[in-house]
Order: sequence, then structure tokens, then C-alpha cells
Amino acid sequence: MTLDAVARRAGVSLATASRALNGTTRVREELRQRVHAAADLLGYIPNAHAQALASASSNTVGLICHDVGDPYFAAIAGGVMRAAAEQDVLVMLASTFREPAREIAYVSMLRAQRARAILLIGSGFQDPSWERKLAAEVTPYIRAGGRVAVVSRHRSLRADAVLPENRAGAAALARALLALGHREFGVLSGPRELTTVSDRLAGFREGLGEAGVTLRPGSVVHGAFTRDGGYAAARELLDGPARPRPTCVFAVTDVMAVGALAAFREAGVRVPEDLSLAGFDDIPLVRELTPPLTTVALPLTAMGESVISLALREPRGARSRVLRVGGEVVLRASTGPPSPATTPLWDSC
Amino acid sequence: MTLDAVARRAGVSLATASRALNGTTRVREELRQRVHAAADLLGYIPNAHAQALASASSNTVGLICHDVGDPYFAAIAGGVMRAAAEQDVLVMLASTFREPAREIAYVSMLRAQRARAILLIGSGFQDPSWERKLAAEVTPYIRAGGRVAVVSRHRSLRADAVLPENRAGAAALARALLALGHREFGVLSGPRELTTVSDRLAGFREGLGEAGVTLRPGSVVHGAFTRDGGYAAARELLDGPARPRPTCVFAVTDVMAVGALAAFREAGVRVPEDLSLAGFDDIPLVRELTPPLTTVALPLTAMGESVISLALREPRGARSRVLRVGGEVVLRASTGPPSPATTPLWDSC
DNA sequence: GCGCTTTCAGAAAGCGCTTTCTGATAAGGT
DNA sequence: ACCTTATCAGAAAGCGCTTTCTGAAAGCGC
Repeated sequence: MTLDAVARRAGVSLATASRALNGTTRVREELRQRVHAAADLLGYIPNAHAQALASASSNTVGLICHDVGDPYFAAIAGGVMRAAAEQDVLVMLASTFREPAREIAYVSMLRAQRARAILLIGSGFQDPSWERKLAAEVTPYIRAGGRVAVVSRHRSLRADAVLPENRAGAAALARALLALGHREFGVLSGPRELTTVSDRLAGFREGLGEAGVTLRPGSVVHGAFTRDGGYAAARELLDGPARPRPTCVFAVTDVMAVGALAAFREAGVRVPEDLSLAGFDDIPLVRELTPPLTTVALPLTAMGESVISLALREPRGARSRVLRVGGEVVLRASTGPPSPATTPLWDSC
Repeated sequence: MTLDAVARRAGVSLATASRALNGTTRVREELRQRVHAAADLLGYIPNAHAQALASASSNTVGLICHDVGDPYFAAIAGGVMRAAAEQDVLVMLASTFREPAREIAYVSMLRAQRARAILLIGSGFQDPSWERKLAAEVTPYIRAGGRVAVVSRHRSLRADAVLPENRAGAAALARALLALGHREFGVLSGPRELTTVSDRLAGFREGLGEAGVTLRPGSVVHGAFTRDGGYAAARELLDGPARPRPTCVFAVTDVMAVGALAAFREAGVRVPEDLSLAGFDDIPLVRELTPPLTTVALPLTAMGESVISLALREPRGARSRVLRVGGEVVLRASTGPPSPATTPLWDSC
């Protein structure tokens, strides 16, 4: 059914029918009702494409993240969806599965869809060629009136951003861990090139540095930003030659910490008796682990709500707005005082 | 930049430019290249709305689920996204947050978007008025050429479906639990009106019945389909008067089992020594629990891939296709032999 | 070499709306 | 009673594409 049919049925013109349905202009009450009645009767559903084309606007926003299956992104996406539902905005979801090219392609597709805003969640890639291409997509989009907002990313993009205080959070965590008595640390780190990783690492070092503690070479191992990446990194740390052994391990991401916990358990290393473990993000599931994970809590759902609000809110100037969100250290049972000196357990695996 | 500009720049007609870019018809190689060069030069991005309007087709599909933040839906959505990425399909995500009205509204919005297919994930609601309204949206959509596919739902919808074998899976689980020696069971059930719930419950009863075991009244408690719902239901079971005490508890959903595990832990009930616990779904996180959860494993990601494939595949007839997916009982450490008779632990809380 | 089919480019007609512009009618001022 | 000023409905011009239809040119058999 087209609007035309509705108009005919109601005995009014196409223009009047449009106005009656959208409330753009005053229409005599009687006609308004006639149009609505006709629309209901015919089961009229507007053609969003025609509307978008004619009005040169749409109410869809694009949400690009690495993988909705990942609890971190799922939590943020949940927040985005909640806010979107309230504002009657439709969300186009795009998962890049960590392929840079796919991200570029999605931005392009969302441009084609004339999305009102594009949300980029999670660290970008370090590849300069990738950065250039992304900017080449994003810049014209913004210039054409598109809005872009990001979570955990800022380099080279003139966009609004929700930035977790990775550095400060990690530093605070380091201090909390030091306060427990730890002096020897291991770090399960993510891909070097992610700013999230380097910020958290730097913050952690900074926090340790205040107490004159440093990370020994070999005690920082890198892995993929996944559960299995954490598992592998933990194994590497366990198998490595680093001496003295750390009494506490910091995984830059809760997801990695989950894998690490499994690796430790398998290796017979008790947490926290033999080794303390801390993560970052506070994804919902870490509360359910045994032991529950000490971490730096980020308000993930709220961050999702914020990023879409930021993108939808009218820009009040050319400046991009930055919303910093603090991380709160949550000490749970996965951390405790360091275990007495040399634990043979380390080698029992 | 419009196609018109590209055509002009390339010195060809609008029609030729369109054909060159879309490859719909043969275009002399030289012209084809000129058009592509012009498009690149101008940074041309087609207007998807205009394309959709003119060609009366789009390549977006709608994905409606209760909450992407929930690991169950996140896993399925992950599968959908993976398949979508391969087929160059854009996904519009809709979270209903378990509000029936919102689901209807979303279907309507997706109709307006002329989505190629609509995917409904998860149980529907029992409300007959809701069912009628949903059918009123879905039926005309299908008649107009729209494709609908569902996961875990079939009543009253002429749509393709991916149906987990809830009944058989639960029965198999019951048998496995019986084999461990259990005879007294408790069930943490979800909202009565969901078919998923009733199927799993019926299957479980059926499995028990084969050994002459029945569920005592009061040993089945209902809660919301969430972690906290599971927690509350577990507490209710714990506090309830049911005698004799169950030695094994079946949560109809892993998500609920997670909450139950926490409740048991808090109450000092050891799993599986004092009480065995089993779930259903095998969401990724249950492997990380202590103890890891016995469950009926469903290939969630594959189900997501299946449901979108089903929806996109050409219908070969008016019949709706049903893809049944089996659940596999995975015995993990959360279940063990029943604890010796009366455990005072039950009352210690 | 003539009429045939085949190949491929361009003109133009929409796709279903929104929105300006125009005009009719009613209300108000003097 | 006449002119000016609001109100509000309708006609029509797009929005940026796809696709049919038309026609020109080229290839082919005889």
C-alpha cells in the first residue's frame, strides 16, 4: 500500500495525507482522522526508503564493533540498544571480526545507507594505511553532516568520544595491588598496537613506579584480545624463564583474564593463594568466576548509552566532545597478599 | 555526489553509469573503466535508499532478540553477524528487552525498511492478543515477499525455523542425571508461558518418567529467564519446604544456572558434593565456572548462521522449512553422584 | 550489398515519498 | 462591503537511483 492509496481512500491529496500522518503541518482535525482511519484500514506502512530519499534524512545509526559475541562488546551494544529503543532509532549492527578491511567496508556501507550516525566501538588498528583509509571514509561523511562517535579510540578522528580512563584506572589498580604487598608482577597484554593496551600498560607501570617497582623484561607477554589469547599468554608466562616469579598477574582485559584463570587452574596454580590475578573492564561474567575477579570496573552499558547520545546530540560547535569515564578498582577474591616466596607449584606444571 | 555527476564526469549517460557500476548488463570495457575512474575520483557512494526505492529491494535483514547483552542472544547474534558479513548483508538489530509491544513495533519498523528478511530469536510471549498482532504484522510481510525465520519458536507463524530439540535434550539430560544416581530433582524453570520452558520441562519429566521418577510438587520453581531470576528461584527452592530435598537441580537455562550457582555458594551448599546442578544451552561462560556446568550444548553460533541462511535461501515452495538442531549432553563437574542422604547443609542457610 | 539479428548506449518513466509553491477559503480590520 | 492577512489543501517538482524501451551501430549469412 502506498500513501497515494491512503490519500485516495481518505479523499484527500497525497500532500495532505503525508502531513496528516507525520504531523508536519496543521491539518484540519476531520481530515487528519480520515487519513488515519484509511491508513489503518489499509494497513499502510510507509516506505522508509522513499521517506529517507525525499526528506534526505533517516533515523538509523550504525554500530561497528569487533564481535557482538564478545561479552565486552555485548555489554556496550546492550547499552546502545537500550538508548536507541528510547529514541526510536534503528541500529545497523556491523561486526568486523577484527578485520581492518571489513571495518572500512562497513563505514562505507553505512555511508551509503545515509546513517545518521556511526558508532565505532573498541580500539582501532595501528596500520597507517588503514588509518588513512578510515579517515578518507569518515571525513567526507562528517563533512556531509554525518555524526561519528567512538568508544576507546581517538587518534586521527575528529569525532566525539567516550574514553575510559585506562591509564588512571590501571595505575589505581597497580596501587591497590602494591598495597596488598605485591612487588613482582606479570602482565598479560594485548596486541601492542592498540592504544587501549598501551594506555593500560603505561598506567600500570606508572602506578608501580610510584613505589619504585618496575616490570622485569619477559614479564609482559602479549596475546590476542580473547579468552584463548589470555590462556596462551598465561601459559607463556608460566612456561617462561622469568625470575623471580611474579606473585601477581594483571591481564589488560577481563576476557583475557578468564583464559588466564583457566590456564592457571590447569597448571595447578591456585588463585589467589599462589598467584593473584586482576583484570580490567568488569564484564558481567567475572563476578561469577571462582574466585571472582579483581578488576577495574567500567560502566559498559552506560558507556554504550553515552556514545549514542553523544552522537545524536546536536553538535554545539566544531569541537569534538570527549566524555571521560573513570574506572573503579574492585577488589575481589582473585587477589590477595603475595604467597610466601618460592612456591614449587610454579614448576609443577 | 550523485550518479549523475559520475556519469557526466565520465561522459556517459546515467543509465550507462548505473550499469557499469552494478554490472547488470554488459558495458563496453572502456566505458566501464571510465565510469569506475570517475566514481573513484569523485568518491562516489551510492544512495542506498534511492537504490532500494528504484529496485524495490534491499539487502538488509532485521534481527530481533530480547537483549544482545545476554550471552545466549549474543552468541546467536554473533553467528548471524558472521554469516551476514559473508553475504554482504547489513543487519538491523532490535532489542525488545522482553517487551511484547516493542517486538511488534520493531517488526513494523523493519517492514517499513523493506528488510529482506526478519529474524526472530527466542521464545515469544503467550499473550493471545500479542500473537494476533504479531501475526497481523508478519503475515502481510510474508505475503509481500518478505522472509521470516525464527529460532526457538513456531507457534502461529508460517516461517522457517531453527528449532533446538529442547524436549529430547532435556530428556537425555534427565537420563544422564539418573545414571549418576539421582532420584530427587529440583527444577529452576522460566516463565511458564514460553514454549522453550514447557518443552524442556516436559522433556525432563519424560526422561525421569522412564525410570519411574517424578517431580514432586513444589520442586519446580519459576523465575525470570535471567541470572537474577535463577538466583531468586534457587533461593526459593532452598528456602522452600520441599521434602525430601533434591540431590540435583536442573535449571532450564544456563543463564539461570549461573545465578543458581551463586545462590548455592552463598548458602554454603557445595556443588556438586551437596547438590548437583545442570543447565541448558552451553553458553560460553559456563565452561569458566567453578565447577564447570553440566549442560545440554546447543551450537548457538551455528544456529545463528543457520537462521539467516534459512531466511535468505530461496523458498522452494510454500512450506516453511524447519531445521532441528540436537542438543548434546555435556557432563561437567557441576554434577556428580548424589550426596549421602540428609545433608544438614541444606538448613545451614 | 541487403536485410537480418545482436550488442550496447541513451532517453525517459517511474519507485513512494516530502515539501515548496500556489491558490482557495475564511477571518479580521476599517 | 472591501481589502488584507492567516489557514490550510492540492498540484507538482523533485530526492537519486534502476530499468524498460528505443534506436544506432555493428556483425552475419546469402
